Amino acid sequence: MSIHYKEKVFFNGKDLALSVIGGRWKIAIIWCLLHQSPLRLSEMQRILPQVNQRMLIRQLRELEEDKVITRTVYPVVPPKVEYQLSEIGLRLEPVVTSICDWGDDFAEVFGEQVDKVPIEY
Amino acid sequence: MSIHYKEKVFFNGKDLALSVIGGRWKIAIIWCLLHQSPLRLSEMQRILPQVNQRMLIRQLRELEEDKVITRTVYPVVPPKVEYQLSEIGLRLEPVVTSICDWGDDFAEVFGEQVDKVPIEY
DNA sequence: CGGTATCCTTTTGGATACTG
DNA sequence: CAGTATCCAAAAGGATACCG
Repeated sequence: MSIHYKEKVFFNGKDLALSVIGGRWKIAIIWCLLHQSPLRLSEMQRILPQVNQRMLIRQLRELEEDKVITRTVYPVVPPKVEYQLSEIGLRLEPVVTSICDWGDDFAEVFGEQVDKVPIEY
Repeated sequence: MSIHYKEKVFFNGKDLALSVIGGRWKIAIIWCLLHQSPLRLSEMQRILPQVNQRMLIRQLRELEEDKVITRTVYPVVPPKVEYQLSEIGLRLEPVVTSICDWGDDFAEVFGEQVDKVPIEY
């Protein structure tokens, strides 16, 4: 079995999935859009201050290219662009949730937590 | 709420999780060890031929450092080293499974599959 | 507001040689 | 067998300035 996608060959779904969502900030972007949608670029920048604008835009473009998100441009001044998850993008919810859950587990075991307050999302 | 781990600060479990398992080949390594354990380096190289030895060892070392896997050295000649998932590492099963599932979904929607044979793991 | 362009650093990858 | 060392190329990531 081999899957052909964008001139590349993958031998299983996992490898294909990682090539699509494996980018440095993609899970963070998808997490954002699962919690609030649609989102404008500037709003996303406020939610993800650790990502610089150029990288954020690059990763958004790649996700759009792979049809995980949609990008809607409104022809107004000043410009307005909205990002949303596509149907296949929405199906990433279990991936993001399981990563969050595991991270919380990991933090409980190994992290030194400073403030003993429940995690907010 | 902030989590301190290895001199770094994370604001939620997801970011911490991504810093631990976000490496280029880490999910692939964990997937291997979920399906067969323990594994020796040479066996893993056979299962993951797309990863070169230097990168494989690097990522294994990082996972060991983060206590996601264990590395057991047997004092024999020739050397024998076995890798296994730790307790917290085993808990990554839902993450890996959800990624595989999503990848299969994605492939079904967008991939051009050449051989119509069920995916084997 | 939502981008590009430019320049720079870090990470990843590949080949090859060597070691206990 | 399970690595380490070295060198080098390519890709990903990042800071900053500028633009319609």
